[in-house]
Amino acid sequence: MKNKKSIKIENIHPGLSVDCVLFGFDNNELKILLLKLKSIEKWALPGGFVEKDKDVSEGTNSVLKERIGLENIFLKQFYLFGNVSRNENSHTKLLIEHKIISEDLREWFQQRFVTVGYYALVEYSKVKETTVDFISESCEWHSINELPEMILDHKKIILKAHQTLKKELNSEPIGLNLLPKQFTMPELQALYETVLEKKLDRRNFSRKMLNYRILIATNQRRAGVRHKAPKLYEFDEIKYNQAILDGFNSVW
Amino acid sequence: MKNKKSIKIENIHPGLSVDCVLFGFDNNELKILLLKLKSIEKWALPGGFVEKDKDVSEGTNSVLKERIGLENIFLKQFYLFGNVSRNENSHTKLLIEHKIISEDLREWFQQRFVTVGYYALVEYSKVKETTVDFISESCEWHSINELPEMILDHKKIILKAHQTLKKELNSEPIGLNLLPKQFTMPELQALYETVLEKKLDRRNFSRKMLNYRILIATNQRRAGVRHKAPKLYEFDEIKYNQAILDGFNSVW
DNA sequence: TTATATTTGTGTCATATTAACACAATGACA
DNA sequence: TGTCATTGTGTTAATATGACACAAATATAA
Repeated sequence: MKNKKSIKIENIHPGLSVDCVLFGFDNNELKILLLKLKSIEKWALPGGFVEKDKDVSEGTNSVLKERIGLENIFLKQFYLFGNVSRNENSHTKLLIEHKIISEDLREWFQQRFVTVGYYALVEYSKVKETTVDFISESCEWHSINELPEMILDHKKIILKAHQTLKKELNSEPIGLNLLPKQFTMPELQALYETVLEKKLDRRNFSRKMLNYRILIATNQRRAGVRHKAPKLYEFDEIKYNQAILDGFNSVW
Repeated sequence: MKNKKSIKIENIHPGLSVDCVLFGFDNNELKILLLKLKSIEKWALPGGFVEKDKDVSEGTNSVLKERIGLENIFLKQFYLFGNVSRNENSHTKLLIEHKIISEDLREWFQQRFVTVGYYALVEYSKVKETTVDFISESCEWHSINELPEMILDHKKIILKAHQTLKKELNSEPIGLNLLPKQFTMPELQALYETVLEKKLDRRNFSRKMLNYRILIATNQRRAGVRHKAPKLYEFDEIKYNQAILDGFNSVW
């Protein structure tokens, strides 16, 4: 476990937090990294505060580095959650009762917060171990389809992140960042189907994907399956990024 | 001129502002409402602060209502500008020197701010008069192609708003909110060309638009032009909104 | 009154894309 | 050697797109 940093209130931007929806793709499911809180039977998104002399995006990068030990993760801001109603102090009260945070921080924790939502994409298998923060007792992946009870508006934040992912599937390098270096066409399709929450025709999907010219077919196959071994592909990163700039399928 | 409200610091969310890129469409140009500051030869986006007990979006609505006297304007949050480098106090210093804000507010104004960018769409002709805020001396429309010198990162904010508009042309009711109730096909095309910053083929544009089935052809024509009078159309709002939900041209 | 200049409305055609299908090939395992 | 699930590839009809051409309308000039 890492050293716990104590919060130095005077260096923190007031009333502002960041929350990070970290997506991984495993077992044909979208998974999200969540923290189990110490004082209550609820889970939370990994999040944190922003130092006064740091960019907001840096704050989010720090959160990711602390939780999963990885840097240079794909990260994108998607929304500022700024409704008054999202603030609710029952959790803070419990934290103080359980002496997880000290009484003199009560006022600071109970101020009204707005939070910046970021989504992050990581190759699931690269996350070897996770670490908790000072108010949490465990940190685990959860399927987006089976989310546990969550604090505040965190479920809403996840929903919005998923909607954003859907919208940006053709304008951000989502496949590139969620899949391992090599993958099969069915795996790529499964990712698309999971993000889009709908079934796609296998044959049309393959043709369309190949027509984008962003895939490199290796001459290897995924062995060990009890049926025809599928080809392994890699992304052509240069062409992928160019396609994103040009718009995969620009309407106009 | 409206009554100037004085800022009550204790009721304001600290370190948080909103800035609003209000788009209008006039003379085949995208125009943006800007404020000329009192103390320096620079312009600024209409903006403001968020009261502690108000949603962030309410803060932005208030800004719009105060500047143009209109409510229920289409409004969409598009980005939180949270870099440290965007903060710069030379302007605050001038405001204090010119006694536009009082010395005791110096510290509050010089704290590090993050700002939430909203874009708003309004039918240009509905804006009859504009009003300034307490640090500004005039409030005028400017073509997005001929922006004056602006404070802080406001030019960057406008650029990002325009990029967002481009992206969302097929997923937000942009035509509906920028054009008057009745408009001609060439006017609609001009709007698209302005937002997209590229020329479109007149005949293909018309066909494609009509195929969306979101237009109602009236049996009137725009008279007084020195050539063939173009048909007037209206949007079918129900179908327009449905098309947005379904995705005009969903790729997958 | 007629001609002119300009812009609108509509159509064509070749090509590309999409949706909905069918069937042969592969490879672990029984 | 046969079975079974899955992969790889192909066909076809319908639809959409991009690049064009030409006739109709209308204020203004001649």
